Amino acid sequence: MPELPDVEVFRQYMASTAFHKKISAATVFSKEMLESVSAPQLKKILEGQTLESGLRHGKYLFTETSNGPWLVLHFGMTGFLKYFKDPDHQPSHTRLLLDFANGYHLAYDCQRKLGMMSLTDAPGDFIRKSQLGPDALDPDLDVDQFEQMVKETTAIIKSTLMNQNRIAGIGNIYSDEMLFQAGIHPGARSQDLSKTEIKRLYGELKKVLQKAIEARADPNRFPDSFIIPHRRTDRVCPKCSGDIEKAKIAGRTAYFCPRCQQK
DNA sequence: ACATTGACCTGAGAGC
DNA sequence: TGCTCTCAGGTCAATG
Repeated sequence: MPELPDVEVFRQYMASTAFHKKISAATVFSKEMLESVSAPQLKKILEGQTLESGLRHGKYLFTETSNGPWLVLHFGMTGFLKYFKDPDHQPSHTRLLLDFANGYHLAYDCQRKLGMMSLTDAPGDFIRKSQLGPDALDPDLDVDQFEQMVKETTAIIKSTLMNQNRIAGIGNIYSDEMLFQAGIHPGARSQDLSKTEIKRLYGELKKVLQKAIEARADPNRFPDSFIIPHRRTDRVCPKCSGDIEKAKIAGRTAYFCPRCQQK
């Protein structure tokens, strides 16, 4: 699930539930998901402290502790956060659990363990080391920069959008959506796109991500014009009512409308 | 430089 | 009901 909009919703969720509350205990359930930090180290950093602020870059969530270091979370394909009181409500694949002095808990759940947990002194360092491109919603990422990025690669456009080293935050689902909105075939060569198409794609990229966040990244709340909710259900294009096609593109399952998105 | 494939994990849903 | 098979919204490494 977790692409940029989802992680942004997690950030907001964490801010409104778990910030400024004293952590009485921190438990790591899946040590193998830790990166460059041990369970005792992480525990030591977190316990007795509070979570003070959050920052998202691409699909990564950074949370500042009152101790100084930042907790880093990546959600893989199946990660999410849950704040709860009753221990019975703890999600079944909790990998990190924070107990707060107020009796509530925050769980980081990641069923398939494709995410990761880490610690960093500065998110900027982490972002640099991971070689992440600019966040897709960064206002500093302007249309000219985007155009240049698209033009300098021969890769397939869907692959370019999903490449975290170029732009951070876009995955399989949302790349499909912005390409659909822009009327561009997911298998088109980046280099072959016209200036007009690139500009349109840039506009839709921003719009799609923003609208998804407004809809709390919940497909049930997405505008009717979005293709995402049609991936599983009717497979009918919301624009032309034609059949939606499914194909392996850039190694992933892409859904698109062959009529609205011609090569 | 890029595409493709498989691996990492685990479970949901489809099909029988 | 229960079994097996396929697939899943992410990323990395190996290979061509």
